[in-house]
Amino acid sequence: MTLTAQHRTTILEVAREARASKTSVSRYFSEERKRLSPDMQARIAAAACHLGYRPNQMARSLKGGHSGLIGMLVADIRNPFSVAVMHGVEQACREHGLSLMVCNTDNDPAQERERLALLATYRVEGLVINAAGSPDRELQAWVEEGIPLVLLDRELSDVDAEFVGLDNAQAIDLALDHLQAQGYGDLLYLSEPTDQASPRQVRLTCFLQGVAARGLDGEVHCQPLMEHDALQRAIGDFLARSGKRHRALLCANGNATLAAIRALQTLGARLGETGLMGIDELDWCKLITPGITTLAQPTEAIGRSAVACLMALLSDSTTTTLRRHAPELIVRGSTQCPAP
Amino acid sequence: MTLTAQHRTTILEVAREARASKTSVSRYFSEERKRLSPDMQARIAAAACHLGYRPNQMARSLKGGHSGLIGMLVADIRNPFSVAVMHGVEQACREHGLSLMVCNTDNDPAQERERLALLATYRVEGLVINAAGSPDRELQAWVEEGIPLVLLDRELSDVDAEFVGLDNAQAIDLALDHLQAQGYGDLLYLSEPTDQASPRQVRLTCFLQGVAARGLDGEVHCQPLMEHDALQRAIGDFLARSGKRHRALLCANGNATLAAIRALQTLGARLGETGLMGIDELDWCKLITPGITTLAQPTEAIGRSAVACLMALLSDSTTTTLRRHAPELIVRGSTQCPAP
DNA sequence: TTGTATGCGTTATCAT
DNA sequence: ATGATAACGCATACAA
Repeated sequence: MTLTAQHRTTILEVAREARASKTSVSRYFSEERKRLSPDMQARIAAAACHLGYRPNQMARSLKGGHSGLIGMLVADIRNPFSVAVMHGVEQACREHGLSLMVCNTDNDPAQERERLALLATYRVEGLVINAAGSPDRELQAWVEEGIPLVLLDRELSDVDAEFVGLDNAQAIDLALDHLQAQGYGDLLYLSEPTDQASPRQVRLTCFLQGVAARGLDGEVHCQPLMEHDALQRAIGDFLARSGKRHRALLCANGNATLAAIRALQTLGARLGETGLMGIDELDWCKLITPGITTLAQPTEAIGRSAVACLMALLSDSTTTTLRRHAPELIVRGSTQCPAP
Repeated sequence: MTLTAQHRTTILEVAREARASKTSVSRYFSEERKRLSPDMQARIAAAACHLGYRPNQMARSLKGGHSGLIGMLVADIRNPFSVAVMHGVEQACREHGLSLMVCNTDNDPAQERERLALLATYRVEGLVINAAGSPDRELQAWVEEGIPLVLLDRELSDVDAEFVGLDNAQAIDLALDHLQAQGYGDLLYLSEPTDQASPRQVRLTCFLQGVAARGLDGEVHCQPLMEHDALQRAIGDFLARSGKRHRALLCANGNATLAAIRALQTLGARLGETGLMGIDELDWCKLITPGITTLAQPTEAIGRSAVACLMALLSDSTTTTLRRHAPELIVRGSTQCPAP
């Protein structure tokens, strides 16, 4: 039995069939096509089409140092927020004639380092990083080689690169304003531990400051969401304690919102009477009766913005693009206080 | 102002610094490392580390025809099911020392063709395809070039490639068995139009056959889910019509389930009294009171299986891997018939 | 154990 | 307008 042929036609074969030189064929597939005579163009087109020729990108990039590749590191590909941003990144790349190589790190710094090395291996021309750990050292090396970096959603202190993401300070302000306006005065902030992940730190800090500035009561629960019992106890205590101000939960992200709802359901709390609000808009937020009030991140815009930033760095242009994006407040029943 | 250096160290520079030949350095980074003397290994290691050397994968693949790349076409990257499968694919690839290049097609056949051409350009060694349209012609070309293909979730009639995905027939059987056992006898099947996407066709057909075989009443609504009014009317009619058997909805996928819940909520139907069951398990299924009964697809396993299939084709081995995976029934309150 | 030489498919430089 | 030729960075057959 014959084995696989594995043969892709090369520029040379096209040249032969078109009675032309390699150079001409190469020109045909580059910006210099117009320099070729109509007759030659026709012959090459015919031959290339007939043989199903596609320029070998590997050879191309070897020669010119142009891989046409943008790398992207995603901390958790199963997070819908990350996917939505990635979608924006991919679209923008396509519009710029670039391809995207996505690497998931599953929030593991070791994998992150590995994937970073891998992307280096493929000579990506730019990097969009949703960091899992703190690969500052590795990234600084990229910077020094002159490869543009953009930090997505999570900032890194020790690396000299642009940041693109949500305006977290504005988000928390918006949330607090809304909750206060709806009549809630006693707030519990729910977040995963803030180690490493910078937006969590920023949001938490802003919450504490904002609460103080507004004269609200504010409390914080920062534990892994996996520990369902601890979460439930914390929420239970919060709801049970004395105080005459209306109580509300503010969730730092989609996962926290999900966990909070589970806990509230088990506790038999009524949404609205107990306020609930979360950062990140998800499919099901409108399904849970009476609807969950959220702050939606402009995910597509953030993704596109990251690429715009990269392109600006690549072309050494000075055009500056929006880096901290405003969230959109989506009001639903979960912050409808019965007696404001 | 100085511009970016953009210089990555090459094998030659390492060779010089290590007082060795290119060949030795090359060997050091291949399977032949053991053939080098300890002293030489040490020198190369030092030099490579010092210079931050990484073999250029582009050059490598140009030489050996080994790109180390697997391509994946995803019809809708924003579908959590697709992402979960992709996660499995990526993991498996990594374990085999391969990298994954993912291309989203947004369910657009034109983009699909484009991305396919792009992947060809990067000389991917295998292809995992979650088809948007019917790129049979293009794919057959790949087959003839001896590049292994695996069809994911959606089958294509005219292309000679393996299929990996859910065992749809079994899934529908399981669903019908469960609904019948719970006491539901009048069923409405909810699906998006079955054009192109093969699993929809298979599921629909199996539903009709299964209903007939079991002596159940079965009805079908196959419209775009966007048309919320039509859907609501259809469900409303279904619930309002006479008949003494208990009624249940069976949803062909996660999106259909989502749409069904919205409609049922608007209609004021009580879940359980009106049965509801869906294919695809999602985060929020346990949150909607009293919980949605689902058939979970073994997404990770499907993804890994696709790569296993690819590897088998690549190594010309005859080991056969599981291609049609069984779903897992997750019983919740939405199929708890009050009076069976 | 180590090194030399050649070629992978392409583009850039220099011709004609 | 077109072509010959030399790199690009690496792996391999062959030589020592």
